[in-house]
Amino acid sequence: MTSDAPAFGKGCHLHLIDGSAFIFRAYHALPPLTRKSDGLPVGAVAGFCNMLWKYVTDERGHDAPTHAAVIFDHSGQTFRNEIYDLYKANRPEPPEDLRPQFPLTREATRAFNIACIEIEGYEADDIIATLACRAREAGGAVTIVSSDKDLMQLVGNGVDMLDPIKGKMIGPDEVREKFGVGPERVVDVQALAGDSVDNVPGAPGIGIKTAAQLINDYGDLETLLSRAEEIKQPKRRQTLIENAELIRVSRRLVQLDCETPLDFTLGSLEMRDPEPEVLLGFLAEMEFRTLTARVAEKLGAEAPAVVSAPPSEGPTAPEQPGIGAAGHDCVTDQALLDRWIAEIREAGHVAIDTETTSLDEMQAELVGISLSVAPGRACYIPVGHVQGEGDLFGSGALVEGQLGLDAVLAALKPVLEDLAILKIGQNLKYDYKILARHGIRMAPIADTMLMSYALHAGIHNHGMDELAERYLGHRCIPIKDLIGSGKSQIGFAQVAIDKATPYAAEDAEVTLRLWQNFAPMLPSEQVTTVYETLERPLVPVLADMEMAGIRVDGDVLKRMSNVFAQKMAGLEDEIHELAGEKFNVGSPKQLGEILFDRMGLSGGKTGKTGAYSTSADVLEDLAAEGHDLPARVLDWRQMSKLKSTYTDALPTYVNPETGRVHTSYSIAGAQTGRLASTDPNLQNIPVRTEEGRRIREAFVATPGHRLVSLDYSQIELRILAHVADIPALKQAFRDGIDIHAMTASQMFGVPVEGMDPMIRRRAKAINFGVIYGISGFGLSRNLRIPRAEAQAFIDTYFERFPEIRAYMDQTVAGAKEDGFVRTLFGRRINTPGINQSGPAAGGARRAAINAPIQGAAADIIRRAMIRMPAAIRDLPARMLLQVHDELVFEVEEGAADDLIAVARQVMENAAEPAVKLSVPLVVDAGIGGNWAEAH
DNA sequence: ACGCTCACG
DNA sequence: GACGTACGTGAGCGTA
Repeated sequence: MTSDAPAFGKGCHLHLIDGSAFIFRAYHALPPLTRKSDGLPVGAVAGFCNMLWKYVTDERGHDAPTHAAVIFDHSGQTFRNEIYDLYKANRPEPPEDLRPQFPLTREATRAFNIACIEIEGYEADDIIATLACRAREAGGAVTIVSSDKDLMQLVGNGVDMLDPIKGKMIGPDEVREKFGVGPERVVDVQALAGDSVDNVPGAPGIGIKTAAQLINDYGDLETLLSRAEEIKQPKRRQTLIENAELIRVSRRLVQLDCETPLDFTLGSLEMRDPEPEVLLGFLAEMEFRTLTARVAEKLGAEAPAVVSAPPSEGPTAPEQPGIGAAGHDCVTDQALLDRWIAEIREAGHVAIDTETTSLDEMQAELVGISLSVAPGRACYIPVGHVQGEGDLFGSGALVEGQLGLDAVLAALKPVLEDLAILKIGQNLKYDYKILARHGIRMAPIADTMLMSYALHAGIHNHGMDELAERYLGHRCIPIKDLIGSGKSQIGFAQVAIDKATPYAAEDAEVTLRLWQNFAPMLPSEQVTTVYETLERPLVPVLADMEMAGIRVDGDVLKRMSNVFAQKMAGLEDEIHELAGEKFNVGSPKQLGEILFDRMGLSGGKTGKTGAYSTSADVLEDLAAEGHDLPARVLDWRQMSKLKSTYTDALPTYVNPETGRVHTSYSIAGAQTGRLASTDPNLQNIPVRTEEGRRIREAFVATPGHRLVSLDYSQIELRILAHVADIPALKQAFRDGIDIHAMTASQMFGVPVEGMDPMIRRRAKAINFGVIYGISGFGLSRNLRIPRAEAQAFIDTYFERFPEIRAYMDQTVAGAKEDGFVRTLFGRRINTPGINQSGPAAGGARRAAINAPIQGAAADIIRRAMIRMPAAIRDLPARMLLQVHDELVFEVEEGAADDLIAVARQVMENAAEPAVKLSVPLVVDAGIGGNWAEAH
């Protein structure tokens, strides 16, 4: 044998990929996709390519393959049919739309520059067996990428398996777990147990369990068969004696053949990088836009244009347009609108986007609606454009020729509420609220922003412009081109209709295309459940909460604001006097110069800008040294913060129509699954200081109602106890004892009774530190104790609760291996920075440790929120706010206790049935006329 | 537009 | 042995 490739031998690592398994997996995981241009079914090819791409870009450490091949089954009879003519006889024909994809997967493999192997008359399993044996003999290592149990007989002596779906290594232990015997006896067990999938007969009435027991008792199959008379159970004895020959045939069927003739050397399987032109050419030809773009980015090559050629039938066959290239309908007459509605009904789905006068959904007026049903098919329906651009006084009159808003909504309502028609949006909560204010509640819905969030949290943000650029290679028309920016900005209603049409229709079409892109990725990335149970159902729930809003008493805030202003003025005088000069107390720069340059206090500069840090930390240290000025500044800052951010700003958010404040929750904002609240942020209303907490007195119940607050007690620590499996912590939660006191007691060996509050405080800080990825430095700063002391605490802690360190190490290792971590509920949080080096590494590491815990808590309250509307349906109550571990309700006086009972039940059981926690979830509740009382 | 500071869980 | 560090957010202000 001659070959250019170097010989295969010691130090080499051969990966053998079970191609057929990949294909079937891809086929069943994905909806039936077809190539745009000619309708060729390509779903399985797409999935296959995605898996292959994921596989080749998967960064492995020392396990990285030096050689690789993808092995396929060759159609037709094999030697096993000669042994047993019914072998695989009950296997159904592959589906019609899968068959044309088989040759394409071979082509794909070659495009990836990976050896593609199939041999007539031999099954892939035999080829894999032969290659594994040869490689093992040559002294190399082998990994079989497959989860096929028939291959497990090959495991051991340098051969292992990788389950590509679960990402799990399969070694002798896993084989033993599955078959009850070691790899070398697997064929014996299979021969006895048979296999209905391959139609291997085996012994009737004997399954894997019994087979393993028998083999373990007698050593091997031949011994068993020859001593079958000794078997005690009469039925079993008879079966084995009667079917001895069938069992021997079965054994020959399951025994893989290590003697497949090969016409190539192992050395020739050496890994090669793909040729960018070849691979990109193939992917573009298949019209896989996303993957083409992704591969091009990774290979640093330019992505070839993915143009879907027109269907060849049809007389004119216009070229398939890029986004917007075909032009978009501007719908200004009823007949055209009706045609669009018919088209939507035919498609069964529609992407929708609304254009309005404001980003505030509670005040926004509809200006237009855009729709799209397919690439190249999008329209814009203007309904609220007014005279204006250039018209200084803007007569405010509607531009003529538009359909009436009411008529358009009346026509669309049946479609938008039709449960058979999917409404697709990008950040659909916005459009949902706009339409809800007009009496239309869209269902069912899909949201491309949330799809992206489920798939790509941690990698990038999920705004439409960014998604269009990344996944469609398309740059959206900037809104600035229409409305301008800064002072001369105009409202969307003032934009000319002919300018608005391409912009608005583009948004709908981009959304539709993103949906087509993401929908098949959800199953292949295993985030379908997350999207379907934690993201999508939250949209109407949050929309209702936001529309409900919460009543805020502006007068209370006004009075507080005056008090703060007076206190600030007094403090400012004092500060100026202490400084010996007047300066802007609110300027950190000026303050720094006063403190450190003029007064000569000790304190360092920070990195980037070279400015002095005047953060509360620093000022507190200075104040502790006995300096009055920093102490006064701290007081001033507290007042200033409360005044500007809360007492002054909140009243400006009160909606004049409802008299309430309507926050907006972003579902896809935080990396971990938490919500974020904006405009205004109602998740950071003060509570920690007495003065701050009084701001909550301004959040009041409607007359005749009460506010009810329910919050999870220690939910993150409970999740930690569960996921890290810490017996001491779990028991403490089960017993309902003070968790921080327990920690202190265990660490310092002091009784819980009569514990020094200082000791408990330290334990508490450590407990929280653990959730954040603790460090001696951080703890020492938090507790203001020497670093060595903090480190000693941490050491003691890990000694006492060793499971926590194991959990942390495991989490980080998983993140490094997979590039993501998952919560208990399957939420995927990508950790692209985890393999960085340098200072950033520590941050990425801590984020990876924290994400599954914070994320699981977020998942749990999401589950509770999604179930809540149905649970409280018969109560005179509304859910108003979510603050990470707290839900705030408004309820008619008299029904508060009922509400608490129901809501508590929902919250405490929110993890189930998906996850059965080994610790109880506990919810505390409060009732009051305002939020301060209720909390 | 960006960094600093500080409010929350 | 040194490095730099708690996790996740949003808003208002000063400065460039």
